[in-house]
Amino acid sequence: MPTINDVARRAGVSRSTVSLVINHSKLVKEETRKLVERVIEEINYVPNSNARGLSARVTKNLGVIFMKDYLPDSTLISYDSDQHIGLCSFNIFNGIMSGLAGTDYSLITEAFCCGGENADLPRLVSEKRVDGLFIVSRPYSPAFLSALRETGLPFVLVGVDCREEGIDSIYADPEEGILLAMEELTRTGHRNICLLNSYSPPGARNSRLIGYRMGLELAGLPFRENWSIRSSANNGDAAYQAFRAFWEEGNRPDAIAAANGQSALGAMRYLYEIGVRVPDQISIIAYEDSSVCGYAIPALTSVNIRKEEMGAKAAKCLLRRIREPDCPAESAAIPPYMVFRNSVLPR
Amino acid sequence: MPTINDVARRAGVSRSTVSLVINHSKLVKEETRKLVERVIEEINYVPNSNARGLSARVTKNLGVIFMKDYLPDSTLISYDSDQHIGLCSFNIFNGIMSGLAGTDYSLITEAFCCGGENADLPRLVSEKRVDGLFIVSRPYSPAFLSALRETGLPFVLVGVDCREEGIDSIYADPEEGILLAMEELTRTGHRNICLLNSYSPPGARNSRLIGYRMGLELAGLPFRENWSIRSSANNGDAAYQAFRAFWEEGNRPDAIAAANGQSALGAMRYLYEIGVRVPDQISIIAYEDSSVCGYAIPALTSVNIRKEEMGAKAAKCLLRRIREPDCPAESAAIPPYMVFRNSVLPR
DNA sequence: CTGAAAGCGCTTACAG
DNA sequence: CTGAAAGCGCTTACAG
Repeated sequence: MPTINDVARRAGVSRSTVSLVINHSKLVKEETRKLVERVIEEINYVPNSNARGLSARVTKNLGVIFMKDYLPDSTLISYDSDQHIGLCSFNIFNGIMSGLAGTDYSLITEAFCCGGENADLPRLVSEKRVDGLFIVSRPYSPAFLSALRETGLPFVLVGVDCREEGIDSIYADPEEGILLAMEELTRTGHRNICLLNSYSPPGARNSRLIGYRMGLELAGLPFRENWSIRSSANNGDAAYQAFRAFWEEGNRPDAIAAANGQSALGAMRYLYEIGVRVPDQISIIAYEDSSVCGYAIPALTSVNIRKEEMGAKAAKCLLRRIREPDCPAESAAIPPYMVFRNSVLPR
Repeated sequence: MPTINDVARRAGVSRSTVSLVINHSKLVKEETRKLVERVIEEINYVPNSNARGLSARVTKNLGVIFMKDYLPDSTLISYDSDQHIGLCSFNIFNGIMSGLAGTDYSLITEAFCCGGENADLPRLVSEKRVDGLFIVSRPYSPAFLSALRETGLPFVLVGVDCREEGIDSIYADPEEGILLAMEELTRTGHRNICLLNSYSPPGARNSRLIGYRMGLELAGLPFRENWSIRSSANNGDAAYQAFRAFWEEGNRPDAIAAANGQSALGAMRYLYEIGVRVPDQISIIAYEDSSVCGYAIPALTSVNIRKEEMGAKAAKCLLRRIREPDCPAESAAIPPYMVFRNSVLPR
């Protein structure tokens, strides 16, 4: 494998000059640059990233931290439970990758769990393997966040419900998304809409509730406490149980705003069992638009929260933070949009 | 940030000794080792991975190469089409992560596309960022594979249909999986079973066909050419169209063996539209058991191909290859198993 | 605009 | 079992 010395020798310049060329410095004469680039091409030289990292303190690696609580035990995923969280992270991850395409950064991943007040740092940061970090989704503790800030390493929070003051964060706003669903449902003539909320960090859960209430208010519809249904876990079964209990109390909604596709499908399974047809007798809109929504029968009309765009935007954001360490923190909610499928019928 | 020098000074030993301790060498006296370890703990020393990599030619990074054709344009995923591929990779990826937990390896990812005869190598390898590589899923070209072998970098192939002679490969055998589905369907009294094949590399497609034929044969059932349905793309819509065409030709299967959950759902949507009930009138088993299977209504009985175990096993395999570069190549098919849900009814 | 020199933080023979 | 020395392949002031 050729080194910078080989290039220098062959091009008849010094190592320093080659280095400047590699790093796109303006200090090199056009002619020299071309010469060096030709030699690099010829002998197929690629800079050794370790050497580069050692002397320049730059790794050209960016880290993605998947918060561990969000990956079920031993990071394995079970299909019938909250797979969607891993999935959600994966969509964001894909977005980050695409946002980084064309740059010379690679992505290192680490599953990490910050245990309460203990302020351990991910290995990626203590070993200096990265120039910056994406923190994907909750849960991160305040202690973790401040320990991270102290290192001076640039980082950005990205995911559902991870808005944070004074820190770069790119996120989806559940309030806005649920409100969008409510507007669509009320616009299409629904008057008895329940919220099927999921088990998730209080922040997101509460945001959904706010969006729900706002949607009711805007349409002049009354808010009923028990029409905001809370399932006890983040999966289809829990949603099934919660919705069933709600239904058996005698409540008869004409529409459901669900916290995600999994919850929606839990409710749909119950409706299927008791012979209530979607969308003929009851409409459903799912927030988040996870992959199951398009495959449901009928396909679920959903509020898509653009997870890929979220990741891509986070990539741009981190890149900028690295370039301009002192630019003001960016806190951006990615606006959701409706995906019209077949689970809503105007009344 | 403390360096190895700080540790050496404080412990009153030489740098070399500290280095030996860090690398778990047996050459250090027990007493010295303890002393050094205490100091490391005290001053919170973490070896700089770049320095280590530079001198030892070891990065403690492993690469995951996602073959690019398998990630739809610009690596973004569209929900209604072949999301499942990215998903499948993600499940494997999760398995790899868990298989690496507890080791001191990190994982770097790169989306890569090997263009035909051109034998470019992923940046991760040319820049020497990794000690080994996971090649996740097809398609890789023979040229790519041989270029990779020439580098001497340890690597393992992992995924659906990536068995290869003389190369470490951990994979699922579609033949075995479809056969399992066929056995279950014939065992439960089905006599008219069609195969809903998906659009995928010929290898996998053909394997499924072989498993299908073998299943028929074992049950003494005739093989009918046109009962092996081939959809034109790897998504639910294509499966819908293909199954519909099959049905409209007048064919009336009592069961479907589907290449994956997406295909199964495509067929189910058509059946739903024409009022044929699953599983009352027709049974379905989906191969692969992707995340949609558990959420389908009725939930799909599926052949799970253990993607996570596949990833974990690949991790062990690569680790071993790095330890023992000359051990014989391992080629392991991960045995599938049935997940019983609600889409099969005995006849 | 270019080159000589020092240094980044480790590992690895080698000598003792 | 331990230490002194050289070296891994780059970058970065600094001098010219």
